[in-house]
Amino acid sequence: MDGERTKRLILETAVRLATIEGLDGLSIGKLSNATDVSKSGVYAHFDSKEDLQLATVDTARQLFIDVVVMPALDVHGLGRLSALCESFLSYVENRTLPGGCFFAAAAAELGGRPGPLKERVRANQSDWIRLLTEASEEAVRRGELRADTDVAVLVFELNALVVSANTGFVLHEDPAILSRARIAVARALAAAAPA
Amino acid sequence: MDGERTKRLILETAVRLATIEGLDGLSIGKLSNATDVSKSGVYAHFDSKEDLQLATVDTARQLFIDVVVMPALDVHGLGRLSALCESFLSYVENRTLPGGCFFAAAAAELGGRPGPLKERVRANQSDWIRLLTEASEEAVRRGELRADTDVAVLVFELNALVVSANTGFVLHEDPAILSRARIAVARALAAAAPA
DNA sequence: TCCTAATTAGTACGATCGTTCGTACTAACT
DNA sequence: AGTTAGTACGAACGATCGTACTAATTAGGA
Repeated sequence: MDGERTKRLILETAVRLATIEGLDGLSIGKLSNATDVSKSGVYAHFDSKEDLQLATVDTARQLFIDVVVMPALDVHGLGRLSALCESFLSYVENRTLPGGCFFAAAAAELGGRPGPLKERVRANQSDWIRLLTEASEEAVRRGELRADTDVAVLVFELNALVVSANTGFVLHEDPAILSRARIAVARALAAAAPA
Repeated sequence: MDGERTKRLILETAVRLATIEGLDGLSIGKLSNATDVSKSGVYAHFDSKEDLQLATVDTARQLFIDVVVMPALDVHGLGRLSALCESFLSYVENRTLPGGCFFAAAAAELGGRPGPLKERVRANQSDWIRLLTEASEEAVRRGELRADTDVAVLVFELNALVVSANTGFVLHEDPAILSRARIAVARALAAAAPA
């Protein structure tokens, strides 16, 4: 009953902390300080640090779905595709998380480190790519994008643009980067528009 | 001087290690193990861990210049622009470093962490962006790209594509990602070609 | 060849890491 | 009222962290 609220507090703090310290740099002690829960009180909710990290990824996934994915689901096809990109860029611009997109940071951190943690992050990244892919395919079916569109390349392009906007914005704190990203996204979509 | 050779060994190992453990996850103990130099032997070459990290960034910079930048400098304008992208992608594809591009990892890791280390990484990233920008501007002057090309957006696009290819390739170990990146780079350049 | 300086090894420190334990306190159910 | 489950606590563990010393080794110039 009450434990569930504490656990949520811990995990939400963990998500925020992990975007600046990294999923590995996140330590039980720092989490204890940031939440005013004792070190053992933090640890009591998880079997191991890896368990905590996995739970943190799941929490970040839910946040991502809430603020990026859901708002774009009430439109379809090309509209959804561009809405997904835009809500991602807003999610970065609004500083929803202090270190920018959780999964962008996690993917870069865990890239070369095999294990269940990398697998979970990769699964989430694949879901995101699949979401973009399905929206693109529907846009093609609807005739909003050219029939000969190379969907895999288009999705790669769009994802690259928004993720790179995240990294650049966090590193340089320059909002001009988000403008460039928006222009580039619009151009990528326009380039695939039917004649 | 034998010390200089040991120092180089340490730093080259540090660059390799940092691409998988992160610049912060890199510890003196692990470096000692990986180099068969005693812990204090490692530490003797640096004033502090931060000093070691800064020197590691500088070493990675030199590597990047050697394998990515230099090979592209004997062509000019559009040729140089596309050569820079291609040598970056090769540098990723050849697994020059086990965790992919050093600076892509470092930028993601240090994004939200102010300090001299972040500043040094940002400076290197800015140099890379400037290199792409100058090549683009020359391509415009030469008439190889349209006169109304938005260079800042084009450079943002190209950088996003190659960096995202790095992250994706390291995360998924799927060479198809590099193919998509090459197609996307070619298209971005083609889109800016004169009528 | 001896001296001196540069280079590496050895050892130890306080702090923090992940983890385990025993123990209170609280709320619910019997 | 007594038992049980849930919840959080403080203390302590071995290991490793960055860092600071001193001692041994090595190398180069006289």
